[in-house]
Amino acid sequence: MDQTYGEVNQLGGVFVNGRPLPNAIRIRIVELAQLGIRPCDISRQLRVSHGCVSKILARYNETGSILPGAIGGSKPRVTTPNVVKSIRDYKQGDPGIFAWEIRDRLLADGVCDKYNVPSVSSISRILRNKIGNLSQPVQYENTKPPSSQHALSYNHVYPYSYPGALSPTGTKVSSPPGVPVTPGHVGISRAWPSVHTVSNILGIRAFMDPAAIAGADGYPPKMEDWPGVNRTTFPTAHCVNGLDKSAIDADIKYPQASHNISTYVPACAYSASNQYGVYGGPAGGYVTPGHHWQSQSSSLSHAGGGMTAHAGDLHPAMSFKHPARDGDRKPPSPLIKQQPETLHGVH
DNA sequence: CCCGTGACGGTTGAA
DNA sequence: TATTCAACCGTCACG
Repeated sequence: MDQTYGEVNQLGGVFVNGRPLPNAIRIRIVELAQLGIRPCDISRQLRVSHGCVSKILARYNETGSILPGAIGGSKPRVTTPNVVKSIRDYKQGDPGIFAWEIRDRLLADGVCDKYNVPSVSSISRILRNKIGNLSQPVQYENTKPPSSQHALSYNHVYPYSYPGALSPTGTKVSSPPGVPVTPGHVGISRAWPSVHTVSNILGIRAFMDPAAIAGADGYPPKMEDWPGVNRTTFPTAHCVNGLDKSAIDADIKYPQASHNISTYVPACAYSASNQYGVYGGPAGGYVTPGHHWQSQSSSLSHAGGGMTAHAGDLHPAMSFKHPARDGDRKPPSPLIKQQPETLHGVH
């Protein structure tokens, strides 16, 4: 747990158990698929298990989003302020009331329906934690202002106060060109606040180079946090390749972890604090420190480094596949060779 | 050989 | 503060 080292899958790809693949790879998977490359080839090329490729593509086809689902957390709260208030009222009206009785009353009074009525244990907890001994004025709203919000945000695009910090260079975020950040939209704010293009993104991290991916990508701390991206269903239709390039890269820039990573990722030096060094596991000695993952502020500027590769890297891989999605069928090898030596040691 | 699927071991975060 | 629990993850193996 501590140092979440990446692990290496059967294909030689690096992954972190329990964590989503980097956004860039997800995008890449979709993009390749849209170029007509078959899942099995994508799998080999990106070194991501076919099961994963299959899943991501399936999700994409279904939802239009490449993003992973919201990890962690709980289901939407049933103990809304209103419910708590009712419970409090019941309790005040009859201090000796049992939790199950409260539950029944909540249902009877229509405060809740059978689907969202709190469990008896929840009610007990509420009585204990939020209402305490009635003598206290307990004002739910006051006591936990934040939680009520969170409740909403569960499915919501994590209200992310745009970390202006992350886009120091003024790399938009704050005002995506024409991309309204659909503020209050639940679930899906389909805005990808960024001007960067996918190719950009993709280009950034040499995909062919796991090491790059590893270090470079750093792990966006939590995809769920990617502001605009989150669960976004991005309009597959309107963009090139179905990817709304304009925004995608939002992700790579959000890692709060970024600052950790940005310095680069000392693979081992990783401390729990930056949960996501991950992709720079020891596995192959990747994590080329040099990859200060783009904290776009700097990286963009000297994009020359590797970022600029505008889609450049893509080509090698796809170029030969793309043209003839049929004919190209087999060259498993060519793809493979592209592997950077760096990986060799791995296995 | 390809690919969908489910078990598995893992992480996350609200309660 | 620590624990619980249900959500999701990607890999792997099977069919």
